[in-house]
Amino acid sequence: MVAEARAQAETLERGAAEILPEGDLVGRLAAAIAAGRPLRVKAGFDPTAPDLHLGHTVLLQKLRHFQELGHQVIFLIGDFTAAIGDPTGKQETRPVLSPEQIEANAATYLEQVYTILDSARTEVRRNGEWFGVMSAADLIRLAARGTVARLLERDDFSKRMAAGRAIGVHELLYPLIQGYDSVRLEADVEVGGTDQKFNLLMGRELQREAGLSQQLVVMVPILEGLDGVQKMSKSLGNTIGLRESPKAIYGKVMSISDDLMVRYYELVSGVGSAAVERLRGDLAAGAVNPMAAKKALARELVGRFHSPAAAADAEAKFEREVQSGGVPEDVGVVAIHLDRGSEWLPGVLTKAGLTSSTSEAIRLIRQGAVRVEGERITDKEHQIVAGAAVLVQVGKRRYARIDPQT
RNA sequence: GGGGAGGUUCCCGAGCGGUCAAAGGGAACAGACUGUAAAUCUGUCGGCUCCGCCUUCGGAGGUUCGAAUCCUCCCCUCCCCA
Repeated sequence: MVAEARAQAETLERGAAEILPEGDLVGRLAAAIAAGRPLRVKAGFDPTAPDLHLGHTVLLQKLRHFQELGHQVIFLIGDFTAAIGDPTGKQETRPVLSPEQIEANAATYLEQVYTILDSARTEVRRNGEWFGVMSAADLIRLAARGTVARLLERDDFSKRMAAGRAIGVHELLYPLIQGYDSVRLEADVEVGGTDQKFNLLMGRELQREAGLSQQLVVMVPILEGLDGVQKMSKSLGNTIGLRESPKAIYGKVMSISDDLMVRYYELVSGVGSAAVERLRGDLAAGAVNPMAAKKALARELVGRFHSPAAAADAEAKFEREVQSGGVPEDVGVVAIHLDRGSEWLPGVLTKAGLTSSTSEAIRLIRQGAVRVEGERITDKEHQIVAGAAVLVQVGKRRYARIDPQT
């Protein structure tokens, strides 16, 4: 039984940044196995944006591991907390969402979550169940569990204090709210990002005060976004969304830096840690072409969220359209109306939606970014005459078949 | 309630009566290069049939030959004291 617990622990520790309290994992697993009672593993998600992205999958994979070992996952939708906004890592107070937005976001979450989690072993809960009906008196009682000094210890709060930025009272409450979720759910384990450490530990404190057994805290690393610096987050616009098209996902993966690619291999690919180390070495030694490695990663991810066939297709498109500079097969035809028999190119580009203004069009023409029927045009006075449709390209990626009519 | 700081072009952030469409950085876009939509380098980055003109600097007025820069009122944000 202990051997079984050790084996499980090994799987769970893989890819986890930190597990607290240290050394408790095996004991908890052994106890669960002995009692024939799976662990209740909680993870909370704030439905503040409608789409899950690659960053979320780091956490979801870890939950999946628990499920594969027979444990019960509690997927907590923070419908109540979304109205507050988790201050974690934020420089500024978050805008408050309307109930309608929150509901819509929550609905799309579940669809996406089951591409990774096993629905049979997932219990979905909402913290609005208890917070929605909590009285002001109860809330104040909960608030009394924390002290300001303690709450202000948090990194992001202290930084904001130092920078003279605002901290809303509601934000101060956030860790207590999240911790209380663990009390209500009687969680044995809570999984969260390393940036959640304070909140996760608060859950333990509140559980202890409530006379419950304290949850084990499992922290997973935070995935960097496409910029390679800041964490992947919808509000920063540096995400790869699970519901994006194969072409988009493939292209975004190919656009990340070589360094970031290795990080993604570590955190979101199914490749084992030994293989990642080997890749790192090979890249450093020049034994592997980074592009080839990146393609493999792109293929893997598109394959996971769509299908292997879609991945192959996306790769073929990428090779033709990007690497060979070929014309995409799905170029849309745009019919535009010419005021006279002919019109200058900047006007046409803007009418066709290829540029947002004639000024922009002129700039791009000057920079040699515009091609008509494959021929580079550098004269802004170039005229497009009514008649047969022409293929127009702006930059590397913008294409349209323009059909000029009078 | 009292005192103070501030709202600038996508973001951060200079400017503090003319030489400002407004420094610098980031993002983005483009070109070159390349092993890729990596990295690097260079350029562009309000609008306009665009070598000139027009509209921008929280909002509304005002003072000036002339304001993002000065004055008045209003809206919003932040800090400190109470």
